[in-house]
Amino acid sequence: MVKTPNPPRSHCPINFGLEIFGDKWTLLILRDLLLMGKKSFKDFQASDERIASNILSERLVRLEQSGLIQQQAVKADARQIHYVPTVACRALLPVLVEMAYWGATHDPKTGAPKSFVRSYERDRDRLLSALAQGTDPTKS
Amino acid sequence: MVKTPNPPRSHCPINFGLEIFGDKWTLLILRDLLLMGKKSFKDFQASDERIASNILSERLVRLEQSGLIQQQAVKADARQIHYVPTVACRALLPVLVEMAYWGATHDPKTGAPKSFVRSYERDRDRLLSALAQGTDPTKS
DNA sequence: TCTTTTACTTGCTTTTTGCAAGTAATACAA
DNA sequence: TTGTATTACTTGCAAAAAGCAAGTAAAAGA
Repeated sequence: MVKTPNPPRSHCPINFGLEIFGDKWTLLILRDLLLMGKKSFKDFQASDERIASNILSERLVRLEQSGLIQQQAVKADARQIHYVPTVACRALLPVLVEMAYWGATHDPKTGAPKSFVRSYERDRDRLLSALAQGTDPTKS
Repeated sequence: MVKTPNPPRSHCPINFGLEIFGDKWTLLILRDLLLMGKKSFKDFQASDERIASNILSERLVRLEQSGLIQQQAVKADARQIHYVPTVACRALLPVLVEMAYWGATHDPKTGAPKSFVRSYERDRDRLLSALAQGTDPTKS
């Protein structure tokens, strides 16, 4: 039911990314997956931006086809599926962090914590590895 | 003719960016503007991805409304308009560079030069400042 | 057994995209 | 000065994608 991908419009490396996540929703799913620790359909649906279930469903299929996520059965509950990021997906963390920093410093009404901006400006590398580990870099 | 912006879906800093450039075309225009030295409507239209003129036109209006670009009359030719990036726009350079690095390292058919990847891996900061200056960082 | 929960799907309307063609103003060449 | 290009768009229409509300199947829990 999900369209087969068109041939890429170009071989530009920026375009390569845009063909996968160049829309208003996909990067929000990746944000939830990589930064917010979300795993299930229901988790993603519960974000502030209120993604529709049909769109979420379609994006999860595409992300899997693109090799950015994988399904994982949940032993304790056969109804649930967990979506886990691949290595290629985790490599997108710097993109998300740069976008978040730009938004945090350019949106006058941003909801981003000051600690994030401070942490980025103090030591970007440390922030990145902390986020990659899933630890909260604003602590310690 | 260009829609008034909806209220933002959230105050997430990543979402803030997506509301401006969360589509398949806007970041390509910014790439051309910030990285390829393009300035005019015709320049943008000539990219490999072949953006339609109505979409390009609409995106330029939006980018101006979002404060990312400004129009500049061309003295020598009254037909032409040059589009120049604002400071907020130039602050998106790291986002573009991270996307380009990800694409260059994850697309098996990437057209990105190896020198870009090497330059990024050797010294990301230097690459960023070289690109901000408009100098070619693969030289010297 | 009945009610919830989870992960979707379906149908329909609205919005956005994509394509082809057309246009107005200026520049340029004969 | 007249005709041809060039530049930056606009218009119209078809196709694709997004958004919304409702429905469903399988498993869980009471």
